[in-house]
Amino acid sequence: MARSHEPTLADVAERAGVSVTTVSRVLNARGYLSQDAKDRVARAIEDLGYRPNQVARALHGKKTNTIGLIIPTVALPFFGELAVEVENALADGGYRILICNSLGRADREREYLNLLIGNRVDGIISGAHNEGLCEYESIRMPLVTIDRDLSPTIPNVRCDNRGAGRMATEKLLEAGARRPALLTSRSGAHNLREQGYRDALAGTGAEPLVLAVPFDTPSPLRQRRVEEALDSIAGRFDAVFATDDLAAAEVLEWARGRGVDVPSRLKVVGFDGTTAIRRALPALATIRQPLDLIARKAVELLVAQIDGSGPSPGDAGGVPSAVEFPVAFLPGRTL
Amino acid sequence: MARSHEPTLADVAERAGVSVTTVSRVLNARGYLSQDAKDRVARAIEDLGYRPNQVARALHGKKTNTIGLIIPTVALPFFGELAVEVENALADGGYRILICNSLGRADREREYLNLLIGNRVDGIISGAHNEGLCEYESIRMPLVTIDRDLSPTIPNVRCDNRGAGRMATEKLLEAGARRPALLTSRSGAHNLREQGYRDALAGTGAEPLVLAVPFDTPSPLRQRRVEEALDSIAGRFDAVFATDDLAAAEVLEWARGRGVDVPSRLKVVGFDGTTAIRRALPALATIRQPLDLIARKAVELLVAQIDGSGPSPGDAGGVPSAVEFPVAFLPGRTL
DNA sequence: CTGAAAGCGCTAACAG
DNA sequence: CTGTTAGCGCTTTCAG
Repeated sequence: MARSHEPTLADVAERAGVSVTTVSRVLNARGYLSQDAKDRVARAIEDLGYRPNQVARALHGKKTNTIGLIIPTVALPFFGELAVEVENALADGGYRILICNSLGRADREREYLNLLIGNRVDGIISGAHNEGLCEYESIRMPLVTIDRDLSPTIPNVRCDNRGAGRMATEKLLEAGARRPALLTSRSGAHNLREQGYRDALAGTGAEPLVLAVPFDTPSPLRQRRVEEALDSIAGRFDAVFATDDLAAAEVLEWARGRGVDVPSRLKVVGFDGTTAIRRALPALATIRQPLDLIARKAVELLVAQIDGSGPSPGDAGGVPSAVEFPVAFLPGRTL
Repeated sequence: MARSHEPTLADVAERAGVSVTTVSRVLNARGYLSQDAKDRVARAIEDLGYRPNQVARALHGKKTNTIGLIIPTVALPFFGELAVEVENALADGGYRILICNSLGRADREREYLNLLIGNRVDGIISGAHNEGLCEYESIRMPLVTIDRDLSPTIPNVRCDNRGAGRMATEKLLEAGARRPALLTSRSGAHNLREQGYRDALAGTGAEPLVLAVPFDTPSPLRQRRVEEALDSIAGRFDAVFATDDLAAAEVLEWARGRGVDVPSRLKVVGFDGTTAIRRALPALATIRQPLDLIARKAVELLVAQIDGSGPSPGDAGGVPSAVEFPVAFLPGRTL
């Protein structure tokens, strides 16, 4: 392939007739330099089209200016938009991002964790969903999670899931629904949106109807699963709060297939409110997560850890373990 | 932060009572090792929780096993899914991916290009859309583009855009449309989907109606632009071929607002057929790009360049400069 | 103001 | 079979 080497510091030094030290100095604007030296080095860099080797720089400096982001998959608009927001927030601090799609598989997440550590990233933001990855316990590295409780000592940033679940359910009730069902990914005590749904139902006399279809069910299967779930409670609900917008879309498709009119006979509210799904389905009423704020805060907490100006994981005290942001209701024609 | 260093090769060597060479050897399974040595090293690695420093490894080996992917933004499902497909294809070869969102801005793309080169990635796959970035000319590095003609010497992988444009338009005609309009991002000779549209119209007596709204128009504005465009040709069209699904969704929203029934009075066909949008809008008829094949082929061509078993950019001959894959029509209720 | 030299952690000759 | 010894490209004392 006869590719000539990229030029190195030494090449620049030689061409400029100075030492590598001097070149390094002008590159990093450190110490006093004669104008003459600066000029000659600048010219040599220009002539050679020199670009510092960040790999070498990182090896020495013990800082890669890279952080890892672990999420299920950027193929889902929610995580795609989250990734872009994180990237933007990071850019201000001079960091870049290594995006890792765990695809909801624990082995893949573990693999990526090792990759990130091996590559000596300066910190990790984890928004993946695999339970019980003990690896995180032993990670001695700046770490922040998004919408995921790993451990009380690891800062977590998220929207006010419980309040949001309550809000979504209340919107359905206000619109006239009497028996709203919940369609979520996994039911349980850890599911705060479900808690909010139950909160809102308490005192209305309505019985909670919780349907669970894993969010990473392969696509052709998912629609069927959702339809089975809805059919199984047929006649016992007149509204659905789906904990993500794509699931809400599946509910709409079910209704169309069954000839159930929305919103007169069925009201639907989704969750996330991503720009992409909003464009695809502007009719869908939903709860919007403030992704920009969440990303910005997660980055802020992470950078504080990296700079040592914030608590590291394992540290008690200091930053509260969870930061929550309020959500916004986006009206639509589905309720 | 009082974090003691991550353990190094030397630490492992000391603990195992062997030399660093030996440790390096067992790590890379190179040369002959006594079983005893292997065992002791393995134990030491285990005890210390040692993870090889990939940065150092890359510095020496002149290979980072990382490739850069430049795209507009993973916030759009099409590029999000493309990124995941590329990542999967790459994983088989032991490569990882650095995803760069250019956000459609030339400055950002240039910046990322420098970043990738500075980080000494082994190659670049570019699927961004900025015109006239002269930087690419001077890049002496394995490079493949996706759906983008940079130069005849740089391999390009894409779907059969022209055939696909023709197919989409023909589907509209077959469904009974007489005057299909085209809604695209940028009109011009380079727009092969537009060519296909014109091909299909030739001989039908229908006059081409081409509407252009840039795909990266900020979201709230876009819907308005699309509506203005459609209003401007009101009464002169009875179908729309939109060159991406999100644009098609905007057409549907326009129709709903104007009280135009789909598909009886207006037929619509989109483009891309991503899983996410398919889930959100299963009713939309569209043309599906074989993202998996495209990604796999792009990676194959890139890896061939990296391994030196394929032509480098600038090389004439060898691999044809463009590889095209056929698309598939996905039926829906919008036509 | 500038340069020589010692590493950062790892790999690869080149001897034993 | 194993250890010694150079570097990879860059930053950073420490002396001029």
